Amino acid sequence: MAHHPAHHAPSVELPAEPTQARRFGKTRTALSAVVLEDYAELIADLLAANGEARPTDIARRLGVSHATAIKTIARLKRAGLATARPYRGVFLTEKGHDLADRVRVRHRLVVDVLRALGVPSEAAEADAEGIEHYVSESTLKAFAQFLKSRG
Amino acid sequence: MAHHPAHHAPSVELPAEPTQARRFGKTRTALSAVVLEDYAELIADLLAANGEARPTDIARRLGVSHATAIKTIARLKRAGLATARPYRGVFLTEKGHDLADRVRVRHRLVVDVLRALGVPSEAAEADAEGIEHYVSESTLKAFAQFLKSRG
DNA sequence: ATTACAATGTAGCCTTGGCTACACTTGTGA
DNA sequence: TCACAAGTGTAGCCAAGGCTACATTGTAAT
Ligand SMILES: [Mn+2]
Ligand SMILES: [Mn+2]
Ligand SMILES: [Mn+2]
Ligand SMILES: [Mn+2]
Repeated sequence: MAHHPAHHAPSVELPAEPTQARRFGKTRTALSAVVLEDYAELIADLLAANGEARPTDIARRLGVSHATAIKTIARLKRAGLATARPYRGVFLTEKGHDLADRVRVRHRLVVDVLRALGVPSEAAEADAEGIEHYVSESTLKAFAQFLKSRG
Repeated sequence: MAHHPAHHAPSVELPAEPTQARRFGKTRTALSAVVLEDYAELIADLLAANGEARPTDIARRLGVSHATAIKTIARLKRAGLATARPYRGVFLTEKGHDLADRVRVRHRLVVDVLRALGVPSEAAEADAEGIEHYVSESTLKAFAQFLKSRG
């Protein structure tokens, strides 16, 4: 098997392997953070709106079973993002609050940029829910700049 | 337990539950497609560049073990996106090619928009690798429009 | 023909994020 | 007081995507 058959010269450009692997790896890392970020953001919102964040409410809003929500809350605790005592609701640690704040900033900025680009608001909100988890500092900065510079 | 304590009136606005659940659900669906989309796009690129797509090459470019790549290739087959016979490389079905084409279009469009917004190219490429999986038709259209209207 | 090595495949393990089904708390209202 | 329903927790299942370790196959060179 060994080597590539040199059938024909590469006629299509690909990024160098290590570069491409790094990019994909970054995406995978982000992937595993998606759920934690959404939970943190939602819990912060519920706490702000209702003064409490109950597993059932979290589950309902996420559209998952309460069992799933509870398991993920356990993961948030393991990650040092939340605290929760049985039957007593969920709270965010400082770290959790920081994360929630950062996610909220990204969420708003992404929605605003999409809207500014002419995306209808429901689509903007829905897409932002995914996009928000992949926006680097560079992109964030560019987004803010773009919004400012264009009123 | 029953009802929410009416401690105080909700002072923060949240989207209606079903709406929010639908958005999150959409994101989860996209999530499970991320890997398939990246594989399809990469396999198409390898086929175009090298005339073949071998599990090892796929693995190297994704930054993943060959065992992982092989398992995912099996999933692509199950999903009707690829064909592969032992020791004979991976090929895309028509469905697989279609998917790869659509993903490539999104990828380019996202990169172009990020670049146009002033994001440095390496960050644009890296972020696009994630963002591309969450861009709806609406947003795609808006992106294309934006690029056209601004030269 | 043999051999050596790269590539491929397989097995078995882990974590995560889903689910359903069932059991236990808790707060309210009768 | 106490029953009952809502909320919460637990157990056990599944698929996916990751890994390492080991076995097999193909091919290119000798
Ligand atoms: Mn989100
Ligand atoms: Mn969000
Ligand atoms: Mn991608
Ligand atoms: Mn891509």
